Amino acid sequence: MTGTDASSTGGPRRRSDTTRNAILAAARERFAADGYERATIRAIAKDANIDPSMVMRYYGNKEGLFAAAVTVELKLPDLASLPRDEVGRALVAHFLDVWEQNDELTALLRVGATSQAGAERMQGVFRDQLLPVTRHVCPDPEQVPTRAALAATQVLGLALTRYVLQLQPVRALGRGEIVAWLGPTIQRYLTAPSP
Amino acid sequence: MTGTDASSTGGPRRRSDTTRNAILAAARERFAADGYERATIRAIAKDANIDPSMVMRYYGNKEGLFAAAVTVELKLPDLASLPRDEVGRALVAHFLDVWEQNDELTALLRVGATSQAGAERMQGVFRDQLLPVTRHVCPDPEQVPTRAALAATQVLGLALTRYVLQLQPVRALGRGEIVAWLGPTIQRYLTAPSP
DNA sequence: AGCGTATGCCAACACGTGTTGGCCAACAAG
DNA sequence: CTTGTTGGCCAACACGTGTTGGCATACGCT
Repeated sequence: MTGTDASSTGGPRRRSDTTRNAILAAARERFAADGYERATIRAIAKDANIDPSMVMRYYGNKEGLFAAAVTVELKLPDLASLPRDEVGRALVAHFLDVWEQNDELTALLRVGATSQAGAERMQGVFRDQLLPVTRHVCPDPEQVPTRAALAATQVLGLALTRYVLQLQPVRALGRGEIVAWLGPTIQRYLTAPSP
Repeated sequence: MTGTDASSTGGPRRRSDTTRNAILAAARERFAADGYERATIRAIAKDANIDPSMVMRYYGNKEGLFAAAVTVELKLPDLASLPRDEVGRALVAHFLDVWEQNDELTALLRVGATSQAGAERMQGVFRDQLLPVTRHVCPDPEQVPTRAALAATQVLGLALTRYVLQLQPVRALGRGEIVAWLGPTIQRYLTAPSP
């Protein structure tokens, strides 16, 4: 035992926490920039200025490192408390903010396109974070999965073309333009009557 | 010289053409299913029932194999000859057809999400095949790249979630539903006045 | 038939990967 | 100070990869 009963909240503050965080930060960057295979443990360790074996000791194996480094928290707003006809724009704006702030979503998107495990992680984010929020805004409860999925196609398509494929015209779009163009689309997918 | 002046049209018909095609077919499947890194030359050769060294002899290296195997031809219809308010649905339907018929688009999408070279190939498809077709249907010529790019976000987002991430609700959608939902979106991106 | 070339396989190389175990120094506790 | 523990590095292993050269064989042509 360490003596200090630190198992209550934040865990024990170890002397190596700075190293651990350096590893996680480097891992996030590399996974986002290179995808799972090309983000080698050696490269991540070099970025973090430590030995590759430390990564293994702290996170078990590469999969464990990815799991520890990439934890997607969309923190979606409560759509029920918004004006009914604003949810589309609000969702697009929120996604843009989250995506620009950290690399984890891009990392997950890249890895999801590569490996089956990554795809399942992505499915989990959709199921646990996007689905519940849309539940209170769709007309027919039975259509919730379909409508949320449609919204996902548009939002993920934006992220793919803008941050991964880097299509030049998509990169050139400003935040306001994106919200103005995609907002009504999401709004329609979520709230409009079935076509 | 081979004697037969076959440099005119289709090239010489070699005895090994069946092998070459077997390699290409296997490569397309593997690239589409596994992405660039995980699609190993050994696995492709095994699928084609030949030795890995044959792949090298016929296509130089792995990059050459990918270039030979994945040549995206969207064969987009002439939008100018369609009723003005049908282009959205027509485009979505056409994309669905092409995507279901061969693996090359999925392969390119997977690889585009992994490597820089793949992303550039994808940019080329957008520039050389989607842009020209949309040119004759947008109101303002200056907005053509933007509007085509917006359409690309939606179409590629559909492909990503349906064929790569395999989100269950997207998989469950029928062809008609997809056309009915996404058609108006594409229509608006291409033809509606700027928001 | 005889010859040249294309076709195919085998074995091996060089390299980078994830991963492991042992060793040394710095720290904390007695 | 002494001792146990933690943090860190080094060297190495086992493995799979792309890639290469050499050798046998089957085909097409004269």
